[in-house]
Amino acid sequence: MPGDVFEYCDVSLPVPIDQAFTYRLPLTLRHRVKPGCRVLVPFGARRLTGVVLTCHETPPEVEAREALRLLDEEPVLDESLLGLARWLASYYCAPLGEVLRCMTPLGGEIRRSKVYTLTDTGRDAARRLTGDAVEPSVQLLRMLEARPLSEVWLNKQVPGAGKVLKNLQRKGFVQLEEVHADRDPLRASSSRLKVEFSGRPAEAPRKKSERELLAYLEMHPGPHSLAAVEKNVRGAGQAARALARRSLVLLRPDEPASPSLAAPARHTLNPAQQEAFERLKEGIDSRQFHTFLLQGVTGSGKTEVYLNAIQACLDTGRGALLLVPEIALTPAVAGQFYHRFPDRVAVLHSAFGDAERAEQWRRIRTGAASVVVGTRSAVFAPVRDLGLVLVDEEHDQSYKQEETPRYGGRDVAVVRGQHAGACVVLGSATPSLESRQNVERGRYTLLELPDRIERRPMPQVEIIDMREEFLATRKQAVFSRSLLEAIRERLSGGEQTMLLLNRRGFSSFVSCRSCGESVQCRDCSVTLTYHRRDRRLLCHYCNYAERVPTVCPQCASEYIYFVGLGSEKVEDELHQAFPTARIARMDRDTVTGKRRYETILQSFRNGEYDILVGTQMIAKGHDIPNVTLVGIVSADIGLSMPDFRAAERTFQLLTQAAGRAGRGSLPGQVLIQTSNPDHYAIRFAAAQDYASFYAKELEFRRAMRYPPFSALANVVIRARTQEEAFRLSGELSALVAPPPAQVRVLGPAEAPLQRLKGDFRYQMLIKSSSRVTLREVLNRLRSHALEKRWPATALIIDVDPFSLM
DNA sequence: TAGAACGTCCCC
DNA sequence: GGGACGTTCTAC
Repeated sequence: MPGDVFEYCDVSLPVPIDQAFTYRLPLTLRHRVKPGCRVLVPFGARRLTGVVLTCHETPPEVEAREALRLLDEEPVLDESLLGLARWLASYYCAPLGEVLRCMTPLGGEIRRSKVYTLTDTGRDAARRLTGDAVEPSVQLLRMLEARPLSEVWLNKQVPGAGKVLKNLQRKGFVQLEEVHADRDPLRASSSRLKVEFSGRPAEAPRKKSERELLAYLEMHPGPHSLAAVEKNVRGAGQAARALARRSLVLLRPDEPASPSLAAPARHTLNPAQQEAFERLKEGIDSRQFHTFLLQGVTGSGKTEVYLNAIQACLDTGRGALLLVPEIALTPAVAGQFYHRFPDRVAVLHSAFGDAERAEQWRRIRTGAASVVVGTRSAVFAPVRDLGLVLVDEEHDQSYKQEETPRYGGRDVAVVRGQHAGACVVLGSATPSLESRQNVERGRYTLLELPDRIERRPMPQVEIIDMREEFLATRKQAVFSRSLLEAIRERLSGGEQTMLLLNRRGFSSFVSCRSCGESVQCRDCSVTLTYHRRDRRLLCHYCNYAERVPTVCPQCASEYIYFVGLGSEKVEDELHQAFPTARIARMDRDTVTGKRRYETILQSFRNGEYDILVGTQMIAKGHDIPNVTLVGIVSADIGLSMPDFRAAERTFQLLTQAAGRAGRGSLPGQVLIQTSNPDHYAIRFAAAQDYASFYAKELEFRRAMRYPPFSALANVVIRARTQEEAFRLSGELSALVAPPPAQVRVLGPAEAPLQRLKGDFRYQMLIKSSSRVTLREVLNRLRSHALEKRWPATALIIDVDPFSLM
């Protein structure tokens, strides 16, 4: 097709410059490069991978350099995803290149694999080297003589290699290349490979181990885990890889293992579920963009509705995408989907390694997987012919990306659905005010599941006023008498308890009775939290740690004491109150890695523990039938946050946590300890009364012109010194004074966290009744920073911020 | 006086 | 973001 041959292409690169670069295409690439393909291009002294935006015939004003290599024969992003990328860049005021990098999971891989190669001079130098290779530079040149090696590898082999290599690079002996090595699937570990006999080979295998392996596979037909075969056949790993290269055996990555859980019982839908499902099915069958808000109380069986909707979507021949909060994507959850849609599910989790993610991505792109379950970034999964987008727990914080591009996964999901003509379903027991308001405005259709499945009762909730408790007992206790009593009952009855305290560590800070100072982080303006297990004071924002002081660092007084309460201390107090109880704790300190989380939950589910203590981690969607008591140790944490969403967040957390109780056949009880028993977020959460909370909170938002009554952006200015941050923020504020009619600007003022990781921070909050005007204002700020050549880190624009810290 | 350390300017 | 190139700092 001669019309498809272009000399130039515009490439978006992962650099914080909001600009595409034009490259000339060598003849061999001209007919192959299409928008959405990744190409390797020279950029300054480096080579970078970028995404082709357009192909054309217009030479740029500067001389165009030549593209080096085409990385995808088929576009990795189709027209619709490219459109989504453009929308994202403009809506969230982020450079397109960064957006695209975040949309292509392989993008992450490229930057990470830096490979050093010898230059011709380097090769000469290496050849002329004599003597022992103790000198690091000699050692490195020797190693590179054999073949190019990755930076990571070299650093591991030779201590301090980084600096030496930089030096060699400057002298022109080696060069650095950022490569996207197409991952060789055969290099995966044996446990993740399946090997199978491929028929009698025409060519005789050379090695003994190869012959043995072939014989073994011929005797045992069907695919085998390579790791298992290695146990029976010596050297099977190497042999299999060698034979696979000659196509003498089949070797392929294992499909992600389906957890060996019993197939979850498939419930027949109750009338409310059936009704909701039928409305969704109509939406799916209509093949038109439409958004539903599925509001179902905790335990109402939303997942079952999702599963049916996905099936209905597959029945129309299209694919489905389900987003879940980070913490909720456990093997058990994924397992449900594997069981229901065997071989068609791809799971995308941010905790997966590059190889695994790339493999899942490939399966999605080729259409092998048409159901995708994943966390935030899965919203970009290249699902073919997308017909359904589901966002579970749509109000969840983890949908917001807290680094550039600062997109909201839920909102992107809706826009993606719009681009694809898909049906979008947002599910929650406690919908965000924004989504619920969109129902009122007629943009979304509300579907409700007002009752728990199998007519299980909602848990019975009671508020305990800790001020009264103090007056009555004259003790500042962690647990009230009634909570202790309730736990005791569960222990003797063989039922389980969950205790939530939304703060980790032992005590929240260390204070001095003499001078009143508390110990602060070196780099952030927050108090350090005492973690008893590692006998350290820890910063929860930057992980800075220091030893516990014995005297006050300010005034050297010995009268220092520990104030406040964390999950670690709750566990400790519990052990004292119930010495024989089996207690597990789950928070960021005990949960390391994705496996650990599931293990703790699983052993709790198996009844190996009586009580599970934890932070908000334990509040999210788990179904543990034997839990009949949920205790909120302090509902007040979070309420005092300097954040307009503090009440909403507290309401959601309490409702979610309360919803953990009584999910089996036994009824549940919830006790909420608080010193603010009259606060509406706590009162309405206790009453499980979303409607009243919503009405009350909406009133506040309207009065204060907060979302959903305005479009909001948080502009943070960062600098090494306070003076600098102040000066820069002054420049920005001058740009918006006076603001346009629809816009209100708060600040600039010191950010709630004035210092973070060593930077001083100022912030401006911009509210606008018009999205368009908001974007204009933000773009004005951005171009100013660009013109004045501010460092890329100095200005952070957060559109639709979740947290104002 | 080299060579770190820091700032500034670009990158098709 | 991160090289390249220019300027200033500083240790011998």
